[in-house]
Amino acid sequence: MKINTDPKIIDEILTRGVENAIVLESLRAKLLSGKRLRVKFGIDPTSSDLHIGHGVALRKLRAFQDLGHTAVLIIGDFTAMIGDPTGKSKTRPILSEKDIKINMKDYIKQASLILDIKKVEVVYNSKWLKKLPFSEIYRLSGLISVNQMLQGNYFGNRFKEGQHISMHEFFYPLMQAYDSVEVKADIEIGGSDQLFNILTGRNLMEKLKLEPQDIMTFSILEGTGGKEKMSKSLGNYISLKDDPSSMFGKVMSINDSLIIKYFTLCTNKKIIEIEEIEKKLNDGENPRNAKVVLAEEIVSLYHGINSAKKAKEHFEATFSKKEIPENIPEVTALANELLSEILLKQNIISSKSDFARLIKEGAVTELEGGRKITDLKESAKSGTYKIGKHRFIKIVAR
RNA sequence: GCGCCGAUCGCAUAGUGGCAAUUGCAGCGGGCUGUAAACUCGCCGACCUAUGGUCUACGGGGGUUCGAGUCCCUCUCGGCGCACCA
Repeated sequence: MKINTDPKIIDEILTRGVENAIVLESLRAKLLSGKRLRVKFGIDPTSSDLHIGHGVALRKLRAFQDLGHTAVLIIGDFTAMIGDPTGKSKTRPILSEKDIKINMKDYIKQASLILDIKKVEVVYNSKWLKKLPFSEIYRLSGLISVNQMLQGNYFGNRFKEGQHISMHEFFYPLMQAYDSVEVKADIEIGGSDQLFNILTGRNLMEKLKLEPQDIMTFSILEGTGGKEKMSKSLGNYISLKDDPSSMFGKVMSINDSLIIKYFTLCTNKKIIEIEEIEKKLNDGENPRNAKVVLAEEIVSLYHGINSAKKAKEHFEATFSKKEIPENIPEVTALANELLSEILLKQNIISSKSDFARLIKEGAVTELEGGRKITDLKESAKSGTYKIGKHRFIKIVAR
C-alpha cells in the first residue's frame, strides 16, 4: 500500500484531540516523507474489556493505518504484572499471570472493532522483557537518571510527600521505554497521562543512539460522571463490548460539558460539523439533541448504523416517552412467593432492607395497574414491575 | 534491630468511653424535565412477628468497664525515620 501524504489529513491527525505533539515539526516531516512509519501503542491487560477511552488512541492508530503506516499494538502482558504507577497515590497490586491471561483473551477481538487488525503488528512485551538478563536491566537502568524520575511527575509528588515508592515502580517507565527500542517505534501514541513513560522511551532510544520516537498524546477522556477519567475501576466507563442500547444510554448520561470533547475524540464527525454543534449549544439549543446525535454516532461506530437507530428508538421509547421496554426479563413465581423474594433472587435488589427502602421511597410500581406497591409483604402476582427508573421485571404467577 | 505513625461502611475521610458511627466521591430513590444530564430533596449493614425490635460491624485475639472504634496488652499487615552493612 502506498503511503498517503495528504497534508490535510495529516494536519487533522496531528491536531484533533491531541494534547502534546513532540516534536510537532518532526512528526509532520515524517508523515509527509512518504516513508512507512511504525506507530506504537501499548496497552496493559489490567482489565477484561476496553472502553471508548482506549478507543481514542486506537482510533488515532487506525488513522495512521489508513494512511498506510504500520500499527504496532503492544499488549503489555509483562508490564501488567507490575502495574503502571501513573496517577496512583499508592503502589498498585501486582496482577497474577492468570488474571492477565483472562484479561488478554479478547483484547484483540475488541481492538479489531477499530483497527484493521489483519495489518496490525500485535506483539506481547513478555516476549522480550521476560528474557532480559539482569545484567542488561542493570545496564539499561544506568541510562535513566533517578533525578529525572523524581522530577515533577507522580513519583516526584509521592517522594515529596514522603510516601512509599518501590524500586520496581521505576522499572515501569523503563520497560515501556524498552518496548519502543524493541519494536523500533517511529512514533508512540497514548493518553496524556502516559507522557512521562513515553518520553522515557524517547530518552532511552536517544541514549542507545537510535532515532528517538516522536510522541503524540491525547486528552484523557472523562467518564460518564464528568470528573474522573474513564476507567473500569471507577465504573464510569463505556465499554466497547456494551450492547447498543446500554452504550447509547451511557452516552446520553454523560455530563453536558463533555459533549464537544466526546465528538472530537470519539467520533469521525468533521471538525466543521462539530463546531456547528458547539455553536448551537452556545446559542441555547437543548444539549439533549446534541447527545442523541453523539450517541448515535458512537454506537454506529461499534455496532453499525442499524443497531444505532434501534438503540435510539429504544432509548426514546423507554426514557423520553416512558414506555415499557421490550425484552423485559421474565420469571415465574411460585404460589405465595413474596415479591421481595423474587426480586432478591433475580439480583434486582440487594437485600430485603433494600426493598423496604425502595417501597418507602415509592420506587416500585406494578405497571399494568399503575399501582404503587406499598406493602412489604406483597406477594408476587402476574404483571410487569418497575423498580426505580430502569429496572424492569415481568412476573408470571402460577 | 530500634523508634514513631497508621489500619473505620466501594474509595477517601471524621470520630471527647454511651455509635449502626461524620463528611466527600461513587451508588440508589423521589421530584423536576431535556435524559440514565443539571438541580433539588431523601436513602445508602442485615434480618424480623416492623412508627418498634433483634443481630452483626471500625485489621485479628485477649483485657479493663454497666458500657470500647475510642483505654490497656498482644499479634498481623502497612508507612516513615534512625541505626547497621556496602
